[in-house]
Amino acid sequence: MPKDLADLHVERWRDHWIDISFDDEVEALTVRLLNLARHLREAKQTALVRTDLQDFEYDTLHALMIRDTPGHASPGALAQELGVSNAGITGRLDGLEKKGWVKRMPGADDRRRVDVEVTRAGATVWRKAMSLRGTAEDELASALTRRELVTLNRLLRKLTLHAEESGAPSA
Amino acid sequence: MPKDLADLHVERWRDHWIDISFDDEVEALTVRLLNLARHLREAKQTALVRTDLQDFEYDTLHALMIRDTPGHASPGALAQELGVSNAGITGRLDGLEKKGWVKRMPGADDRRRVDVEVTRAGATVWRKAMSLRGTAEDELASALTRRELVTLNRLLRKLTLHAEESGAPSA
DNA sequence: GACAAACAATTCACCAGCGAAATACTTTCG
DNA sequence: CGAAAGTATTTCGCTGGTGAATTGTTTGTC
Repeated sequence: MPKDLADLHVERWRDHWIDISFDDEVEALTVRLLNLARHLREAKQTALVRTDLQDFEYDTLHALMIRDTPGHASPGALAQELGVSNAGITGRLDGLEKKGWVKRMPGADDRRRVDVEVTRAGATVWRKAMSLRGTAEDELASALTRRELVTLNRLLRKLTLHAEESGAPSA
Repeated sequence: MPKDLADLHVERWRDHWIDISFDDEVEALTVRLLNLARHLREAKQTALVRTDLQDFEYDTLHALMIRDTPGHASPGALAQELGVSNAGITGRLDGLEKKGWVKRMPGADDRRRVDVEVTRAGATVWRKAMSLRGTAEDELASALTRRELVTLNRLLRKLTLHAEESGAPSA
């Protein structure tokens, strides 16, 4: 089995910093998780170049579409799900609205609220972008056999459940 | 085995978007990888609150310390390893230099270059921050048995190697 | 030896995001 | 009823990051 960057990282670590003892497996795990996440982000970004969407615009539309009430949400809920501040969402929605991909409607019953709604154009561009993103992910996953993929997911689920007990949500 | 957020994500997905067919396992995998990476970043950030370092300052110092030539680097090399632009590095180094954690020395032989060098204070604060970060990672990894951890790393390595063939480096 | 191309780092103008304050409503309670 | 407390969103000032020039320094090449 050839070495990846995380292996090299750990080896180099040991060479130079023998006085600081870390668990190699744990260190390698975090390096790999971080690197893979970065890879996914970059792959997505590359895929999105073919659309009219910027990275954060896709994320926002995506969060809006995959909710329990697809295509409808309050700014606050989106902010929480996307892990950005309320102020940040306002900015993103300004941009999306200007491009005609979402509309802001005043809340019917409670007029403090705002209902964000995708437009037809918004839904269309989202679908296109999503399928491009999908192929990038499939490409990565193709490195594993089906059995390996299932095993990997099982282990990651265990890790995720542990992490979720203390920290941060969102899908 | 209880469900994690990725399971819920996939279920909800299927309910609402039956016309768009994605591979459930692949979708869950990417959601989990992204969520775990986010968890690690947040855990690190939480840990760093106890130091004088901001997140990106720690990253920069870290990249500077774990190189083959610990404590010495050119701005350009750091930029590449950290995945930020050259302009971005200049800004980070300005901040670190002002706080006295790194020094910029004019390149001896080639005066286009600049040699960035950690100071004693910089190395000290880095070590402190690093040990805090380490405990956060250990905590996460403690969710798995040793055997599981090794298996997970094996599968992730396979994935990483596949990803590295096209895309982005850095440790 | 001089002038163009290549390079490394920095400066510049701009952008997305943040935290805190402001705004605009609604609810609660005296 | 009306004042105070609460909630949802937006505005404001600032910060870290980016890509496109800019500056200063090599390195050809003729």
